[in-house]
Amino acid sequence: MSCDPFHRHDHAACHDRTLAAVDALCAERGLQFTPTRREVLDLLLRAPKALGAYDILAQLAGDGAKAPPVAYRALDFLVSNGFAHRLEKLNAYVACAHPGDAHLPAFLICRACDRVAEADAPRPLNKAAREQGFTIEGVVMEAVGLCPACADAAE
Amino acid sequence: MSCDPFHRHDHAACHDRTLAAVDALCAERGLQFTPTRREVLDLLLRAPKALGAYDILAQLAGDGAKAPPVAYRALDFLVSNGFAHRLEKLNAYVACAHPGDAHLPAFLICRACDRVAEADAPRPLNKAAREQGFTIEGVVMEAVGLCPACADAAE
DNA sequence: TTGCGGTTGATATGATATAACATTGCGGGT
DNA sequence: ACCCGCAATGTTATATCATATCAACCGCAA
Repeated sequence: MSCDPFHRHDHAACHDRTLAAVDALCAERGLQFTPTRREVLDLLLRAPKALGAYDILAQLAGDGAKAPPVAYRALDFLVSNGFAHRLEKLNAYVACAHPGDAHLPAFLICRACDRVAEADAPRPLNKAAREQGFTIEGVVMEAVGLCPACADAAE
Repeated sequence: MSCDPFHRHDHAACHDRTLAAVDALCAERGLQFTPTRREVLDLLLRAPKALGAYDILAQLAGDGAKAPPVAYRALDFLVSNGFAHRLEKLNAYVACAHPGDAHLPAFLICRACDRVAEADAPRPLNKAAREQGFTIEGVVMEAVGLCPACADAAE
């Protein structure tokens, strides 16, 4: 079901399934899944790793050079609707592995191959926040390390 | 013991205690706690919120204008020795609340007043990482929300 | 003295992100 | 058909964050 970039799998299927899911969600919610937005999500899904806004911009250039806001606006749309996530540690973006599912995203980032896996995680800060009277609205959880393949290669 | 920026406390004591602790740790470890490095930590400790590298640079300017690498080098020293932390979500830095203690830092960031508290957190990604064969080397955990005072004010 | 490692100073540039404003295209009301 | 409003897009300029590079300095030990 879920896409695990650290292991071999039929990624074309993940790509197609996710795009179809986002198509359906946008139709359902009355969101405009415009060509630029679709193309950006497509690029994120095809890339083996997280893409920076300017990487995306460069790949959109087939249609002629675009200015930075083009990429940032499409990314804002995708992120704010839960179709993509921003990685704060990398200043980069990945397609969401479970669009439509409510989830608290967490990420495993391989520092060697730059691949990123989206993981399920508990809500570890709830206790600390409660003790301090802090109201949590959003959480960033990103682990950096080595994926299985790169750890093997490093031995 | 610990410094809680969301509540009234004698922060001058936190400031002095932390600087003294870092002095001692540097002596013990043979690290050069030079005037610039000390001044940057001092600024971080005095500030009510996280400071960007250029904020620090501007405040160092008493000694005459400095170039960006001056701030980044001092911050690298402080962060890599555990005397300060970088907040990925803000591209900014805070003094460590427990220098010398081994700890996995997590942060509560108030989006209204920009104050930041350092919290203790469990290691929520260990299970997910183990399942994927991923080796964790470092973790970013940052929660954004409202501190008690700002939540009260917002009602 | 000489050389070495670590720190600092300074210039330039690279990388990421947003402000501000003009323009287009589309649906609804008249 | 016309106008209007709204969302999306295009474009220029600029703000913000970060690093590469090389020169100068300083304490220290061979």
